[in-house]
Amino acid sequence: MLTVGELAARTGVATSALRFYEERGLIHSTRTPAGHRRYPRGMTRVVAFIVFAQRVGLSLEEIKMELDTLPVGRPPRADEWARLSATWSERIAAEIEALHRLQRGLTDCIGCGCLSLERCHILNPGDRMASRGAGPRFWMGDEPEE
Amino acid sequence: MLTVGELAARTGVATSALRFYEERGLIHSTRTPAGHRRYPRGMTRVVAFIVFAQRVGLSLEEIKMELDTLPVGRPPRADEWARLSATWSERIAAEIEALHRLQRGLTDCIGCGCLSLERCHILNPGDRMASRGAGPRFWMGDEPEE
DNA sequence: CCTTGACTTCAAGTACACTTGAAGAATTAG
DNA sequence: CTAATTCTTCAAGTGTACTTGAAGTCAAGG
Repeated sequence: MLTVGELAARTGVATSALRFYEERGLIHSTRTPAGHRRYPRGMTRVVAFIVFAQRVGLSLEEIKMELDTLPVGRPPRADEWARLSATWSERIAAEIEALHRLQRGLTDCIGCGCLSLERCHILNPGDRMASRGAGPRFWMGDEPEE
Repeated sequence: MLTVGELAARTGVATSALRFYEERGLIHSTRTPAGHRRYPRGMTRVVAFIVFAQRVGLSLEEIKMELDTLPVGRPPRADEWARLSATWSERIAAEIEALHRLQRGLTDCIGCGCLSLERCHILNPGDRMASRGAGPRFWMGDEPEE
């Protein structure tokens, strides 16, 4: 069993962050009679999962939802971890694709030197923006409604 | 000349955001005798630049520093815009590369099912983490000191 | 002229992911 | 045994990028 300080030392995640994760229900601890946290050694894996998932771009809320699908009481098996991270690959691929699109758009815009909201087809995919009232700056990622 | 509402309509950026940008010194306006903001039409281009730069991952502070290198009083030329966005391409490329590394690491970790902070060479690039006190979770992007 | 809508400032609120500090209890090293 | 370290909770603060609301002013249409 690890104390919060030891878990922090092994994961590189601050004790304050670990307590925060516990408060948000991402990790759980047993307590000593004095109320000190004790973590099973497998908890390092959970923390690693959290950090990795954040790196992929998930919010703590999303990570919690994924972790909640894990069995309680028993350490997760390798295939269960794999199931959780399966969607990450797609997510990363999508992000890479978005960056490629941005890259292409950037080259185009440097090439034409426009950077004009009215004319640039990169910044202005629908060739007409700010039409419908609600959505601000949908060329930051939102689709312009097809 | 455009009012703040017109600029918002043309850019898709909320008036509150435009005022916020002005407060932070990213954009500037002249005022009518009554104190209402008036923007030259080229301001849409500046706002587009800001949104684009944010999309690339720059903070408003960084964007301001880039915009501060532009000449005042005269609308920037195409080559000046191009100069500003020149570094973006590298930045995007670096981000894509990081995601590719993450992707590879993810595949490896699913393959070996480890996700262990002590053994995984993806999460633990230096094969020894949490060594030096200061840096928490340096496998989220920090380098493990070479 | 009068109402409606757009504009003004300023303070405070929001969301995310934590960190910091205070006050005190428990554990560990010497 | 004592001093230093680590732990506890809880409240409040941090940074980024805004948004929202209040209270009031200005401009345009009928």
